[in-house]
Amino acid sequence: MSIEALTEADDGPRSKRPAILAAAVECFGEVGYEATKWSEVADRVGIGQTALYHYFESKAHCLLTIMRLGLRNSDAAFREATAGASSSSEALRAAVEAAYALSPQEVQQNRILQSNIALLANERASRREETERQACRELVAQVEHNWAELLERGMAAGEFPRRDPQMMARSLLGLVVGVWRWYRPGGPLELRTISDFITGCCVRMVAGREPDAG
Amino acid sequence: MSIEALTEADDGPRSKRPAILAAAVECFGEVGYEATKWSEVADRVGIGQTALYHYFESKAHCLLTIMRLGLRNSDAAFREATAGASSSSEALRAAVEAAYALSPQEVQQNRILQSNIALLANERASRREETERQACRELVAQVEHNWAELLERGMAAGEFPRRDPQMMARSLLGLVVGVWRWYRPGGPLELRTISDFITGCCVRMVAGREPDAG
DNA sequence: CAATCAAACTGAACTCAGCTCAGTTTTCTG
DNA sequence: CAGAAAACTGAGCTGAGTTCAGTTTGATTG
Repeated sequence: MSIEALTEADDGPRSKRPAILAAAVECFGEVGYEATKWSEVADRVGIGQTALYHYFESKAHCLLTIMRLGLRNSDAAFREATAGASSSSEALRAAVEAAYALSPQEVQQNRILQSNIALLANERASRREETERQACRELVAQVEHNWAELLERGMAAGEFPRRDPQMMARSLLGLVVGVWRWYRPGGPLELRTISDFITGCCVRMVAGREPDAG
Repeated sequence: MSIEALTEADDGPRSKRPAILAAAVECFGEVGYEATKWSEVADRVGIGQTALYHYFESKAHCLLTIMRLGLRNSDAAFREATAGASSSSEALRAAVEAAYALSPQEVQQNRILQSNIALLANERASRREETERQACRELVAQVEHNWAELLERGMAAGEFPRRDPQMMARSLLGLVVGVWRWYRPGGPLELRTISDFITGCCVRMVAGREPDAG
């Protein structure tokens, strides 16, 4: 499963692309993108530094690819999780739980995505990097749209009070992905515990009525 | 006010330290830390590149200083805002509102803090950088503690249902600071609108009861 | 008003991670 | 086996970040 999350259709059988991505996820996740030496990634895969450039135009291109694949997986996981839900509340719970049903490697991938999300703001100089960046931006918009649509349905059905769906979607996402800033696999808290806690927070945020002030 | 947020006691009258910090906040905020050329900061201040090293040991040292001052301001703002609150609900609202009562420059500073928070995870090689990093970590812990303490008081007073205060504090913070990932000054949404929206989310999250499932 | 000293600053040169280039080896295909 | 494409390599280039060995500025003091 650890390789699947980093594989694409156009990777041939001899391709070391998934292995490079896996090594890069390890490095970027452990010490951060900037602090990672590109040559360290090459060493872990067992190839020369220059061989990396057969697969990626640059270190940044590799990072953007990791981010895109992470977003692709998040998008797919959301759809799969919410497909069979009979109500919007149920779909909401399923969506949040799906966001935390990840392998340690996928957790790293999400942390990397979260840590380097600012990279998507500004245009890239090279074409392939810019292509990946655009793909990431579209996927971010898609993921936001998925959540907003879920909320809109729930509001239309009267399950959730009417509130701005886009802002609510962004807030939910902020809450859900914010966990990757502090969660570490093997830490004191189980991912399952966090998942349950955040699910509760999301449900109250979305479905809850304002309690009386004071 | 734009300079105050970046000034410290030990800056002499001739010191260009605050000016360098202000220029760095602009650059790091606009194009990101990594994409910013250190020499560009020197140009904006109107000094040679090497003069920067009279004030900062490195580009990273400058970034860590910006982050520390941002955290210091957040901590101070929280205390000031919640000092006069007569109830925990009121304190909660005041704390969230204070988190968004910022000048455009301080918004940038918070975005930078948020974007580069991962930098605080790993040890730094040089002493001065490591000192700043430790200070940042302590301030992060302090800010988390501020929120957790507010929640504990509210739970003890029966204003909020009992839930893990630390996890709740982290969730609130994730929700509040997550806004800096997408908010841009001069964008379609007013900061005031966002502040009100997030305040409502926080109150429901903390004070709300679980609604019936389905 | 020099003499002094620290703070502020500079141009030239160094470092090293990211990257290019020109060419070699390996594997697949007809 | 011939040819092509994919996979790879060592040597060297590049430029942002940094160091070094001084010079200038300006406040202070006898």
